[in-house]
Amino acid sequence: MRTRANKQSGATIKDVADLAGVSAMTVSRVLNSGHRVRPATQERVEAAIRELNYRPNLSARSLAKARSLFIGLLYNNPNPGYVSELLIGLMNRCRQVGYHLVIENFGSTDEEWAADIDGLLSSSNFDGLIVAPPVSDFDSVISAIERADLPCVRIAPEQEPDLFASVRTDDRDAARRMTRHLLDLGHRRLGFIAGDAGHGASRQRMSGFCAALEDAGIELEDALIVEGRFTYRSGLAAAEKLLSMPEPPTAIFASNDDMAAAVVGVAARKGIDVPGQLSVAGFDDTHTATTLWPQLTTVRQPIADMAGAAVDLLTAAINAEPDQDVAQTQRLLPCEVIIRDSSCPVAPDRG
Amino acid sequence: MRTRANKQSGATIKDVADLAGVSAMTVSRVLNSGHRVRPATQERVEAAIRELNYRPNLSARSLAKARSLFIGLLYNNPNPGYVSELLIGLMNRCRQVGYHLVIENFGSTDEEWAADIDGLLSSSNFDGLIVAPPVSDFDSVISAIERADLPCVRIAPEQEPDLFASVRTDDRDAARRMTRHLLDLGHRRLGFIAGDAGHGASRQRMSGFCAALEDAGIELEDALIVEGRFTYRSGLAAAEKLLSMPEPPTAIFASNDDMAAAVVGVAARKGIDVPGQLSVAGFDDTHTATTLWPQLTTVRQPIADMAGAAVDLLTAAINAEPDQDVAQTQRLLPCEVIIRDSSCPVAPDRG
DNA sequence: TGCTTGTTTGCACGCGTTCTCATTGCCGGC
DNA sequence: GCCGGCAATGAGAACGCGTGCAAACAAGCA
Repeated sequence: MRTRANKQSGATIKDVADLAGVSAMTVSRVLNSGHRVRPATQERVEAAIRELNYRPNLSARSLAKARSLFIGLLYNNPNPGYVSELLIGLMNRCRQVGYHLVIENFGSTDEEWAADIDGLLSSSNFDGLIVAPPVSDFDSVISAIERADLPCVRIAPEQEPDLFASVRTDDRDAARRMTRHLLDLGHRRLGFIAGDAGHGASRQRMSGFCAALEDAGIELEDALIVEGRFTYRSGLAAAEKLLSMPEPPTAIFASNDDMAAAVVGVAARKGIDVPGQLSVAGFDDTHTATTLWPQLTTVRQPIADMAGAAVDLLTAAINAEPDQDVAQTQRLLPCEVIIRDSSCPVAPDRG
Repeated sequence: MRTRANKQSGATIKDVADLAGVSAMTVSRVLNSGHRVRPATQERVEAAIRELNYRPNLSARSLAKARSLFIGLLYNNPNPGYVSELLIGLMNRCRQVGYHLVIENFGSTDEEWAADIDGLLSSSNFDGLIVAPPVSDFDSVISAIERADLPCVRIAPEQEPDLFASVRTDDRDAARRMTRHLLDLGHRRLGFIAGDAGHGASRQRMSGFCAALEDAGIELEDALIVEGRFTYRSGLAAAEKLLSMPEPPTAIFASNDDMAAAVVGVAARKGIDVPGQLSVAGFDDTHTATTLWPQLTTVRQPIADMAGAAVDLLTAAINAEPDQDVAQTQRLLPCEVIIRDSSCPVAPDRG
């Protein structure tokens, strides 16, 4: 019985085998990295595959392999732009390597996840897991995965060396380069708006900022560093604080775009021209960065690359022998500093 | 051989059957809407399922059913916030009904899709397709799906009655209600920034705007309606045009949030206070709407509901007999008008 | 040539589920 | 008391692919 679902390319491995004059086994071998197959045979098989437009049935394959071919993505939604790009990057790479991505999202706190994570891991049959921030730092989740003995890759986790593999961007280096950009424009009083203290990336970005100042021989001034929480609202308060100082900074580097947008908003209220009187820099290159006037100088993370790397690491771990230690690879990817209209050389009268 | 993938919940249908003292067939019947099973038996089987924490193996199921259990999502990325929410809504509903979502994205024009769509449909084995805007209006894509004879649900397509089922929001009604909100605030000179003329929703929103004016007995003034293209940049030009009129509007309704953000930006440049001197309204309730000062009065689409409805319609079509006509259901969902800080009663000195 | 070694190929079976068809009870009507 | 019919259940065959093991084959060596 050919149903609608498979009538489109109804060829099975048997059909291919018949056409090529070999057994199904040989076709299977050709498909799965054709080792132990004579080149001539391989070519005949591949010709047959092309001719019949044969596509292996994924269900049958995963059934036979006792692998679900499913990868779970554990995340929650801190930022739609980030999530969207991450999802697409993951999906694309997954498809290339024959896996499927299943999304799981319980809540925004460690506790909310703790309640359901064990049930999830035992009931869904994932071959492995990718964990995106901030879930990648939830203890309950990580230890549950450890208990379940599932391969796992963490994206941008806080702690460095770990039981699991991880992919992260070099936020510290990027913040350092962005700060250097502002210094190169002649700015000397730089304000910094930190992100959520519990977020690993926050510390890295702040550390990069401080390092660049140190490189330039400028001493840190505590009042110029204010704490935010990555939200627009927290950015408003921080910007208000910085811009009402007796001697305000000539440039402000916010730890993400939302807070940078808040700086631009507050500046507009106060009649401070951006970038004429105040340069502003953000981080993340979200949609917001270009939906603002002036468009934001910011840092772009290689999200698609990270996604690809995460999938690669995970599939490697899935296919590795249990006693191998490839499962703990750490990968660090560089960011790109994007210069737009919100930063310019310091005004001469305020040098 | 129990591999890592299935050791977690190794119970098979056979184990359940043995424990319940029935055959696998009966268990299967209980699982798939237990018809023709005595209540007592059903209960015994369900108890066994619970006790063993049995989860049917999806691979085996889809193999036996000759269904891939995959739904393809055809889209491209006009707006990360929209996409992100749509994806999550689709995923969640898919998981509930036992399907999996596979994302496909080729490019932003009809032509780019035309090149690959046939190959995609014949090589991937989807049980059905969900097509998001703007792909849902690409002729090449729609006709390719028709040729492939695959069930399909379109999200927010332009043409009304159609071969395929569709889910759309009532943009016209929402725009009408938003316009009424502005009128209720006392505004009489309303500016409107239209969206991309090729985009179906654009016309609906404009039509709703006009209808509300008509309801209120206000005659349309052509100069107060300017064309945009849904981008921030096009919004800047449109706002510039409206706000440099000899007698500028006291309220501007933009066809999406990005263009509304542009209006706020231009107003700030010109020293026009929002909302004091100018009320602004957007559409979509994207992330931008709350990452702006003042936060935007806007229209929220029930994206998650649409996603759920799309999946429901599609699975209904997949499971329907070929000659049934459920495949053409149209569903219309209402939007919500969200009033924030960018709109307020008209200033008495300009009323 | 005969033996060994290594390479290439095929057969039969299993993966977990659903489906078709057959079987068992059971009831009521004759 | 017999039989047709229906509800509830089971036995066994697919579904398409991967794997263990054995067979066929080629090559190297004495």
